[in-house]
Amino acid sequence: MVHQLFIDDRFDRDAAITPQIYRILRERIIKNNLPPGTKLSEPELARQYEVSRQPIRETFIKLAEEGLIIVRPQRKTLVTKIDFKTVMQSRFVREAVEADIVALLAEAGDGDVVRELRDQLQNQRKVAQSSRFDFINEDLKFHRTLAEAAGKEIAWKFIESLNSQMDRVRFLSLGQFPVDQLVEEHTRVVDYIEQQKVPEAVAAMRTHLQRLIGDLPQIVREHEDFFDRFDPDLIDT
Amino acid sequence: MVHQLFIDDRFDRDAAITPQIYRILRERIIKNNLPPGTKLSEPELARQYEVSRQPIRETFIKLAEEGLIIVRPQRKTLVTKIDFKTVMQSRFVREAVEADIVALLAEAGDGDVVRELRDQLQNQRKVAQSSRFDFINEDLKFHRTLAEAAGKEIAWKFIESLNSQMDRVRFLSLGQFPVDQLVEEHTRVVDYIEQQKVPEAVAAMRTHLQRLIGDLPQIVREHEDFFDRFDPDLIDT
DNA sequence: TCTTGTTGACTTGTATGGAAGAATGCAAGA
DNA sequence: TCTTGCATTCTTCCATACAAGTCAACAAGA
Repeated sequence: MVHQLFIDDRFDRDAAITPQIYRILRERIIKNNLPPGTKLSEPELARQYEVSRQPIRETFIKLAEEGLIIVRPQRKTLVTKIDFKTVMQSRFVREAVEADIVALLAEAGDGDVVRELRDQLQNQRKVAQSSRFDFINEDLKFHRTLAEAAGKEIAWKFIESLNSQMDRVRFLSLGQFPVDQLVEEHTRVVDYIEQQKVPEAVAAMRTHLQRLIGDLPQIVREHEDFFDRFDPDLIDT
Repeated sequence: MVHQLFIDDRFDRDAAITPQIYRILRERIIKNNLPPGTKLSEPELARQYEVSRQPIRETFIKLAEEGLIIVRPQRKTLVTKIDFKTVMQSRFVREAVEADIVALLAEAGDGDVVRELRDQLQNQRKVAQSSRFDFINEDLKFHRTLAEAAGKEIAWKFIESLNSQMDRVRFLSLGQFPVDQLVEEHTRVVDYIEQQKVPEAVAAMRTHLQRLIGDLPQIVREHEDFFDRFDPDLIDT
């Protein structure tokens, strides 16, 4: 099953080339247009995009640091499989951090923040009916807003950087997750923040983030080739 | 005040060059041998280490991603100042994650883990008297051991990766922090883990990690040129 | 049949040349 | 004195050539 999500692979010859190549290749990997195991070759991609090897090579360095590809010197360069342990522990880190963020917000109970969040909830309910793709973006926005409201923009950037593996899963499972329930959970988090019920708000957020991996075993079963080191015992922690 | 910590800048001409250049430059920046604002030039460093510009350039890419240098195209490349907000929020992330790790350990109350940790505490008390440099390494080991015991090695690698900024502070303040008190705090964390007192263990760890920035205002005062965006109001959160 | 050695076609790593943007100094002119 | 324009000299960015490791196919020999 190939996901034909739109991938923007045009680029501007006058602007800096490397960042554009990076954006394109990263997007192709995360959206599974380049599935795990795909061999990437510097000269091959250079021909394909009509640039020299250098920008491709610099892109490889960045993608390798992100864990999206693995460069084996003098051998070859491959798109990595989605590492199951990495996905699980990314989720663990994210839960820990977002729990503390929500705790801060619930202690403060800032009315302006709550109003902004309620607006977003409205939007989420609207797009939930139409486009799941749009919903992903709304969801990202919701969590980012929480972090920013707590004054943790930089911390949130960290979290985003370790989400590339989780994003790959997300695009695999596009259309499987229970959108309405997620909106419901978001709503409860906002409610508790407004009522300044700290432990309840934290618990609601933790529950919400644990759901992210609820369907994981099924997703893995449907796309076994995409995953590495799958171990059902690791699910709970 | 220049810290004359040993920096190993030898390298093996037969092994791959780029990783060695990366290690050397990264170490020089973190140990403040290349202070913030230092201009780095590809051809200059290439001459200095007798390699071509290419490995230097690839190293620049990695250091820039880590936030240790900033590359301004066609202008110049500089060692960044220590970003105060980044340090604060790195600490915030670290506290959130380590709190959850300790919670897991305290719930489990694994005797083998406790024994290993007690051995390390002995070591910490020993080196506390002699070398503060060795103590830093023991401290790193202690926290890493906690993460690994909870089965969160990958999460810990992530934490380490965002520690580069905090490490720079650490090397600035080398010799200022109250070693005995830190060992004392470690001990309390281990005690609570053994007794399976979850909230107490978590609280002890949070207190311990908040101390990391206790001296920060003073360190900033003593090394103003090394810091950016210092704001005392950000200390508490 | 199996093993071994050679060859050649890949791969990424490194070196180097030149292009283009940006900063600096200085001279010419108002 | 101040401004403007130009030449010089930096910088990083991109292209390309070569070096060296690896692998696969295949032929020669036991």
